[in-house]
Amino acid sequence: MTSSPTPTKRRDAARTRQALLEAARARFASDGYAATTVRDIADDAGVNVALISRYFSSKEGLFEACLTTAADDFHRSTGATTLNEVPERIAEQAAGIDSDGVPRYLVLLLRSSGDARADEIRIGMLRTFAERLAALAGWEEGDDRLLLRAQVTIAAALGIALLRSTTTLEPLRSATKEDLLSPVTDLITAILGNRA
Amino acid sequence: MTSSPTPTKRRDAARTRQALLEAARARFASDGYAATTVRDIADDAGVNVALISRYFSSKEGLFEACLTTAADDFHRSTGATTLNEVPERIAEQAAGIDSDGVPRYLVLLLRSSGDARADEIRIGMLRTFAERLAALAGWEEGDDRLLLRAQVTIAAALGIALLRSTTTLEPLRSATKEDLLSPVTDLITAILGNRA
DNA sequence: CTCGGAAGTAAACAACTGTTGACGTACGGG
DNA sequence: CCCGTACGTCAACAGTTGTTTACTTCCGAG
Repeated sequence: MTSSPTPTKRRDAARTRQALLEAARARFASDGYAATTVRDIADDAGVNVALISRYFSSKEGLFEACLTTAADDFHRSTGATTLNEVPERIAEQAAGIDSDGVPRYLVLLLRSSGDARADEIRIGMLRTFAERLAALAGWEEGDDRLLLRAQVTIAAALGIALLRSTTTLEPLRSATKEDLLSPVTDLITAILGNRA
Repeated sequence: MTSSPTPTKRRDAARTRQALLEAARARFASDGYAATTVRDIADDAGVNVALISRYFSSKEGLFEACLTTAADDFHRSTGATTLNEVPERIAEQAAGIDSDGVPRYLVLLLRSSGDARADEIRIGMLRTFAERLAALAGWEEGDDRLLLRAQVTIAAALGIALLRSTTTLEPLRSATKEDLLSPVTDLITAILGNRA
């Protein structure tokens, strides 16, 4: 073999930082904050525990960093343009939870660490998410009725994602994006669709 | 005052057991399993920590007991008869989360301890809940399509309950039962209502 | 009254948690 | 080639966790 077993075993702060971040996001999303130990994360990332404190100051700091990157992913992957596209987006986000592990940021939104600052980030994401969704449905500031409906929609999506990722409830667990599309579409158009 | 400050300070195993159970349900629901310590529970109940091990063998045992009593509450309070009543039931369950703390069993359904047996109980509750709901919509065994829709409905309800109880997201947080009734009704009738 | 057992308490335990400081070691500019 | 410095490891720390053991206190049957 010409390539070494691990392509990059060389020292690279940015790379190990990233490895820690990804391992942490996976653990925090699937097990929650309190049930995840820093040694679990370090082992998953294949590095030493002490590096968590070095790069992120603390476990809380690492969690905040996870939320921040999750917010970035979220802003990047939810550039939905029209209300019609929303159901498909949500369906594929909720469906993809356990495949490539892509949208773990969804479940992270429901994981609290008890830390005030982390919770602010979390709620901030939820708030902008809701306002963006409401805007697609014709929301203008002050209309609490429609904003509530957007938040209910998000709560529903998060509930689906969480239930799929933390239980073995069938057929929900194994439902594909196509399976979810129909009920999710009905759900969203009913809540946000053409209002009277 | 004729009555003593604490009406029953006398030794009563059944009563302290019950106090532990209620304190545990509140803590587990609001903080999750891992973030809750047995000393927290014991202090809330006003008894000694050792009694948890005595009455429930372990912290896991206490959690299982919480799930069991939650299942009872759930069976008692979800005796919905017709599909038309379902939205109002769900709305008031999801709305009442933080008032009298009545339906904490809802949030418990989303709290995992990592223990296999406890998870079986949890998923069993979800399964029967879904099947009962699906039955109201005309489900017959083998119809995975409708069962999935029932599970999506439950996931949505749990998501609303969890978001309300673990964040300060407004206006969702302060929404009353009446506020929730309209979107929840739309949601349920859209997913479970008269199907084509 | 009394005494056996149940109810409750206090203290200690081993294991585990997050965090830190001192210590190696590889990398790359000189 | 060399060596400072950033990267990584190791081992220990203080505190907390769930659990157990020995002990005290209360109640009520005999």
